[in-house]
Amino acid sequence: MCILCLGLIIKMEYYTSHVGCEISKVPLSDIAQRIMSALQSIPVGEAQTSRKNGQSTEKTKENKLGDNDSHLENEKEIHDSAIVLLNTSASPEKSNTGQTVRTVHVNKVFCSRETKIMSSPLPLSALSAFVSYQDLDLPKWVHRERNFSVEAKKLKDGEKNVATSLKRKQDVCTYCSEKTRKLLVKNCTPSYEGRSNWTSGQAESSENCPCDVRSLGYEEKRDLLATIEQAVALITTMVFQDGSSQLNSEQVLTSSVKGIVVLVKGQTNCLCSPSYSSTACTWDASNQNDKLIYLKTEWPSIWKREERAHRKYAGQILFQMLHCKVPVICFNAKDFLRTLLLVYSNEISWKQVADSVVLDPRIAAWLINPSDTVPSFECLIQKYFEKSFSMGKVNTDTGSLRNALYQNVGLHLEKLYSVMMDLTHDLQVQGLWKLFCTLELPLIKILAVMETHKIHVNKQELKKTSEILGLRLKELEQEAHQVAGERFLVTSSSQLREVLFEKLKLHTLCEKIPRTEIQQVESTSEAVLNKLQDLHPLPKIILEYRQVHKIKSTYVDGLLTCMKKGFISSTWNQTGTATGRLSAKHPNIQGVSKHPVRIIKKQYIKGKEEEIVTISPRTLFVSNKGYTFLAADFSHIELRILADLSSDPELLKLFQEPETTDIFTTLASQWKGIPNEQVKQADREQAKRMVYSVVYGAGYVVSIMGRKRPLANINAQDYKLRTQAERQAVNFVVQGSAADLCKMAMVEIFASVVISPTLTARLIAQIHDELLFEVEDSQIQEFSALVKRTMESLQEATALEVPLKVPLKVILTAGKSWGCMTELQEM
DNA sequence: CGTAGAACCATGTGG
DNA sequence: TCCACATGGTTC
Repeated sequence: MCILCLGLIIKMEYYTSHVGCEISKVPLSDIAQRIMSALQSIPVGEAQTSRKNGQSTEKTKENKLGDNDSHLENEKEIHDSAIVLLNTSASPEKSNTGQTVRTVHVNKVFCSRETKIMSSPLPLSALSAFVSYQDLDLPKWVHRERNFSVEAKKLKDGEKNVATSLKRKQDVCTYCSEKTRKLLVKNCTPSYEGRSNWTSGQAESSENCPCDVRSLGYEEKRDLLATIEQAVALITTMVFQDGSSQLNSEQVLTSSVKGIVVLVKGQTNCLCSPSYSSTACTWDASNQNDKLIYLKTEWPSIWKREERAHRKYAGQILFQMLHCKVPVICFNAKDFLRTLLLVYSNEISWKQVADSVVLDPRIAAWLINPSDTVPSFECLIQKYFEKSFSMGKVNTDTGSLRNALYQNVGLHLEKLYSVMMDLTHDLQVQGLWKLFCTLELPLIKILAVMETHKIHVNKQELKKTSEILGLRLKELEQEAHQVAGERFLVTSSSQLREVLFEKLKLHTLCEKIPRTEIQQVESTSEAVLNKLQDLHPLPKIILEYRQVHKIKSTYVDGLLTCMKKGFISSTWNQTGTATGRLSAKHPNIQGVSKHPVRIIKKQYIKGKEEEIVTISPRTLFVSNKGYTFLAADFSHIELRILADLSSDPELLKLFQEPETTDIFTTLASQWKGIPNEQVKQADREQAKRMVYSVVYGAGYVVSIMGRKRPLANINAQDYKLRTQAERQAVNFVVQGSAADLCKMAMVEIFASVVISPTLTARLIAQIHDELLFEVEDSQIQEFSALVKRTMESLQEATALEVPLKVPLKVILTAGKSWGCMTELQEM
């Protein structure tokens, strides 16, 4: 039997030991065996016993990835490149050429996927417009335009045999690409010949100081709108009460938005070199055709006629900016768009921001270096600007940047423009341009729209459960003190450690207690307490206390603090992860408990009766009146992708069969030896975690007497050493691909809803493989069909060999809350 | 002396 | 015992 199988059995024992469930006598189930055998041929860092069937797998891969020679050749190659991958990501520097060659191998699996996407028919064929950019060298800017028109023509021709709905969708993409094109073309002709100086104190008096649009006359206002229409680029930022802008303040919390500054870069005839060195050390940033305008966004007296007029005009300008032919550049574009949607809620609707294109340098920088999850403007300047250009007399140390008032904003916007150009270049060189344009860029506005949507929360229920939980916690605390024989802080792990190991000395009655990673002290984790619970009553009490406390503090009280007038709205972070997933906070809607938890509630009012109440945090989110939550989630998406990437016949077969039940449930039922229907959520969860653990390289080898040793320590001569780098590499490819897929679904569905004249469905949340919508009751059927269509097109576009199973769920009409979903019946 | 912040731990989510 | 997150709490 293979090592991993043995490892799995060990793991099962580990789990069952504290579940109190007898392990099945059957060594391994059918499905488990198939998964295990499939795992032996994972492309990167695969199992040690893969030699026997390794060859056939290689062959399959060869055929699949095409004729190119540069892909995975043998295990050695794979292994080396996996290591290099980590080294590269650990280093903030751009990889040198030598490294790049090596890293390509690991990413090859992923790259091949991209190739498929690009060559796929629809609906993503619009992406082909970007292909020409990728293959060109930077200096050949001029040829780009010509090249593009060829591509654009191809694109148009290709449209003919497409369904109309998809056609329109495609236009959205094409529009995006055209804007991007303008940006690129412009990049070759930076307009540095102007001699106005932003920095020498003239900012106040010269024509370059921010022009407050309120001071303009009718003619001037009209001219300004025309100028924006003709602009070559628009760079913008919000300015806050304290004078800081988006470029130098990390969080907006401290101060509210005062206005918006826009740098309008005008036409220029100059075709000078884009090289920065030619401009020497004096930063003559602005062209005479450039304009810096200021829009006030606060109106102390909204009832005054002039104020209303100004507001209206500012709204016009912003509207025009968003629908301009050229892209807008903004650092933290999502915040900008969200603020626009809030401040100009009457003038600009969420569907109207949909066809805007806002480039965000922060996201570009993150794509280039995903381990830097919060690249700041200062750092970008350091990296992409000052290295090639001496700033001369301009003072840019962080102190002055922080205190900069708005006359510096113009200068900063100029720099931001240059940085964006450099980032664009880097994105193209590194093959990230298409990803940037088709996934991350559209996501900005989607997230901005999501953040403006309010989710209703059942506040009364929340407060009620908070009280119940509070009472239960008090009881548990008292019990804990009683059995411990002293008062101590139950929530403190260090005090608990003292009680358990120094006072009660429970570690002497038990096998070795695992230590914490950093401090190397006895752990008081769930696993340890589970082991100790037969020796003393305290651990059990602590376990329940912790569970209840977590629920109360995070999901109940935590949710209450996030609420504003009965609503919540998560903040989405697009650059928060190294794998490309999204993350959410305030509240972290992705982390809200899926499964209900049972609490014993003791009532002392009428004697000693006990009652069990179940709390399901997701049911606390309630849809608006006349609306219904609808969830669409990919099933086992990571495993399906793994199957596809590894081209493993067994794993592929597993998913290609018309799967009726959840595979983790099936696995759990076979392990426990119980019928499918009797599998509990907890069982399924365990099965799932075990599979993933094994997939990503956990596990042990054992001797016949049960002596065990971690896989990582296997003799490296015969078997590959499973390092963390390898596991990260595998995880990144699989998790990242799943994230891409889900983001694609978001973008596609959003685009479809926007072009639909009737659909009003809103995206509420993304929980990694699940999309949660709020849909008008009457539109459920129509929208479900749309989602289904989109997912099918995704299947084609990605050319996955495994079918993407997408169950749709709607909530029961009675509940209207997230959490009590039921599978949507076939229409 | 009180508090702001970093480090650490534990626990939940997702795959 | 895998990877990726956010959060709340204590301790220093």
